[in-house]
Amino acid sequence: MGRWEPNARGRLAEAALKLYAEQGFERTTVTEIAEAAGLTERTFFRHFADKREVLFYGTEMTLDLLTRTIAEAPASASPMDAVGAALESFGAFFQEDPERVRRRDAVVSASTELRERELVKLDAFTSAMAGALRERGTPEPAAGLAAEAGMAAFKVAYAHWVAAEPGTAGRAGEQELPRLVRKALTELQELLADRASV
Amino acid sequence: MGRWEPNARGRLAEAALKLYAEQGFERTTVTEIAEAAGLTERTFFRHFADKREVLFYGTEMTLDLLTRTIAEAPASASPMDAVGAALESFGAFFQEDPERVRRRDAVVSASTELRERELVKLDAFTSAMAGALRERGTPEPAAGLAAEAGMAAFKVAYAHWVAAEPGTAGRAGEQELPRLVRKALTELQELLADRASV
DNA sequence: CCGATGATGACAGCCACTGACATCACATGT
DNA sequence: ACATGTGATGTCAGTGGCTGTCATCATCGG
Repeated sequence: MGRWEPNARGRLAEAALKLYAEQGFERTTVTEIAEAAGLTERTFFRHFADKREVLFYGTEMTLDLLTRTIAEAPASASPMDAVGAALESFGAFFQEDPERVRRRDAVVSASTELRERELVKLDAFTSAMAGALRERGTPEPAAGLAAEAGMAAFKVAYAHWVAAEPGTAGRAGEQELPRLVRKALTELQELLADRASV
Repeated sequence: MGRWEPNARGRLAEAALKLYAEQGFERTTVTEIAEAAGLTERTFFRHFADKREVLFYGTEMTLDLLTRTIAEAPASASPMDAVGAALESFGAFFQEDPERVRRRDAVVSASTELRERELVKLDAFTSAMAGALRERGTPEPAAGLAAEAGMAAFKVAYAHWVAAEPGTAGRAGEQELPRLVRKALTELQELLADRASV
């Protein structure tokens, strides 16, 4: 297949993450990344749509995970339950390699441009979840609301997890992301229950 | 002050919106916008940080509105009530000129790059609301959750409003955005109450 | 051993964006 | 009226992201 070493895409992604972490996203040129991977700038753009996308490699898989989890939820599950299950799976996926997730998060958080891209990805996930809910019969205002609110809870849980994880990395029973997601949803439920205006 | 006609910034923003609407964001060059406003490309970049920012002129005012509304909410109001009040004000702001909002929304929705920027702005609003809640004593998981969930409801209400507004534009008692925001929050409350998993 | 296929390299070019410097309109003080 | 300062604008050169085009090379099937 390839010309030289295999897995050009992976090498590019690896080199990009490393360089972005070392010297920042803006101060890194695509040419640098390509050379670090033993390739040329042109080849970089054949594998990734732009300079940011290289950090969002494998997004489609995640999107599949979310929609499948919702589709496979028991018919008795409420919309929020289905969304909750999907987002807990999402959290478990992150939990698999906390080290890398945190490295990547530091890079993304440091750059406005990268945060933009991340938000668009999360928005795509939200839309996909809403679509999956509609397919199992949830009517329209509810589907969108459940997906958006679920993602809102996930964002809070994720932020907490990323900020607190450093020392207590990995051991069970402590503060795994799926558990935090579930907790966030419950707290959100209570917050809304305390709402006075009807 | 200025050299020629006054309000260079406003002219640039107007020309940009028009050109983006007519021929699309990507097929419009900054030089075109500047010439349409009787200025040069360099001057455009003195007024706006980049090609997208020209559509997000006046964002700081909105941010102020949100934080002030939360700060001025009665001490008895729950976090979700304060957020709800802020987002209803936000909706009322949009309602002032529905025509322009819809024009702008069509342009933004048509471009991924512009949607990216919009999501970042909304995220900044969310963070600001969370900060305002913290300042009035709401502890941390709750502040972030209330802000994120409120914005989630707003997004759904806004999407509905933008999609449905065309015919029934402007008359009272029909489907104003603030009312839709309140409705969305109530529906979200019910959705979460239906959650089975505790 | 050869031709097809797909990935890569090599150029040329557009456009977003920036730094540096010159220039012009306007306000102010004398 | 005139000089002068201030801020906005114009001009120019340059970097870097990104794309189209074509040549080239590695590998696979025959």
